[in-house]
Amino acid sequence: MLDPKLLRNQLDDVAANLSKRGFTLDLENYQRLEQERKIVQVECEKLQQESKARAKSIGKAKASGEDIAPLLAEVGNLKQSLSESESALSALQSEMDDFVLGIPNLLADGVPEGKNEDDNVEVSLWGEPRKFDFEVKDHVDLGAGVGGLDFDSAVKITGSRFNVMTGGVARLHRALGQFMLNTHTLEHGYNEISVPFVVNRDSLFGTGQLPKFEEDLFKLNDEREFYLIPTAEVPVTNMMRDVIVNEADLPVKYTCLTSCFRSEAGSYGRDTRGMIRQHQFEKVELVQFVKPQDSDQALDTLTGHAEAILQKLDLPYRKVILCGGDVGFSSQKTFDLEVWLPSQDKYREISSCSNFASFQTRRMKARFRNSETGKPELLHTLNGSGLAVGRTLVAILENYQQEDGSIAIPSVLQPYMGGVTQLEAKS
RNA sequence: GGUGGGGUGGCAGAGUGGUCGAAUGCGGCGGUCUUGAAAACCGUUGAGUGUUAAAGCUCCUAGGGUUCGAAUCCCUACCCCACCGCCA
Repeated sequence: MLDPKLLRNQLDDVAANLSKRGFTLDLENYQRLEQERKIVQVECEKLQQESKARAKSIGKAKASGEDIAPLLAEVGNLKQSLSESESALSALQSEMDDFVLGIPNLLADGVPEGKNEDDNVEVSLWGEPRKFDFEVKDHVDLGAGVGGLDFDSAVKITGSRFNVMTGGVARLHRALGQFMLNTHTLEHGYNEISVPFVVNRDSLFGTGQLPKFEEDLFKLNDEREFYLIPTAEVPVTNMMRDVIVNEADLPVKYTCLTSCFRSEAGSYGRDTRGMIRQHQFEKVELVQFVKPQDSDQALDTLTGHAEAILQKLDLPYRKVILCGGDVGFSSQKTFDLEVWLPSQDKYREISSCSNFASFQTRRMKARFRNSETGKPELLHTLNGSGLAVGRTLVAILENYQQEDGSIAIPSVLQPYMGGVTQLEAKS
């Protein structure tokens, strides 16, 4: 959530910034609420002060053996108006909360103008899409060809948008996750962490999925209101909820391999074939907690860590910066990495790296103690996929396919595959 | 699943319904002493909101309730600990 002070003091600037997202801030409504809130709050605090003072004097009178009956009589009306004032204030405050929680993060400088993903701007290009001298297949046919991808069984077991992997493909999938984790822990300085795949509402609130995006989530039928995680970002970032860390311990960097669960409500008909868009997929996540002045730089290095995986796998990709209209609700700036998919003849998202600044940490009270001032300050959070494992598997199958339908194994993965150099096509 | 005991400041741990944002100890910070350090002694030390600064207000797991007044009493939820049972 945004800093309430910013709304109070620089409302027009905020509105102008948000308009680049296509978000219209309801200034009138805000000003009405804020004005009313101030009046009611002042009055309410006055009444609280008054009633505390009365209660104390009653206590004193009683202690010294005086008759307290007249004092009690005086206090009668006060009690009534205090409780009225308190409920008026809390009603206003919750209205204000709803309003503020519905406002997306401010965009960082340098985020390009634009309405949707078509307006995202390419920043860089790496590698060169391979020229095939035979007809390319997509990952669905390739996976079936090596006998390792079985969507029919997944439909039988569960339904659409799930998958079953067996044999060499299952192993390749596992190898990818291991390879990514090892790279991030051993070469990029991340701390590996294993977390629950089920989270409570507070956690989803902290990272910004709730209250606004509930329909994207799988909710468990349990009175505790548990949800399946849509990304490791949720449990990992919430590690710091209600925590004040020492400045000397920063930055804190976690990497985490989890399954991710998304309802994909509203994406009917998109990417229905294959495993590009699934209800359940694996992802290696990178999460960083940094000091505010470090987060700009950290976004670049974090994105670089995700890029390193693509480079080691020798997969062509491009890096784009999302335009204002496409940046996620909680993010102030996002780079997407898009991998080349020969069957689609285009680049497809495989990683999304974002700087959330203090948007999440303000919600979850994740702070560090400034060693100079001794005061707690909000951390900045960043995260990025490093990478989406399922989509990486798709990219490997398609980019490493051979004419006979077999799949070459990238050399960095071979140690994880027991030295296997290719997945053979079944005849 | 059953029974009992708990959730208080960075930690430990007091707190007869009234002057408690909360004793005390440890830890942290500052100082005295010392060539330096330790020890000892003195002082200081929660978070948020608000303000030029203050005052004020909120917060003793969370949400309700009783009361002029709740950390303290009642209800509910969550979590933790112990023992018993069950499962592995």
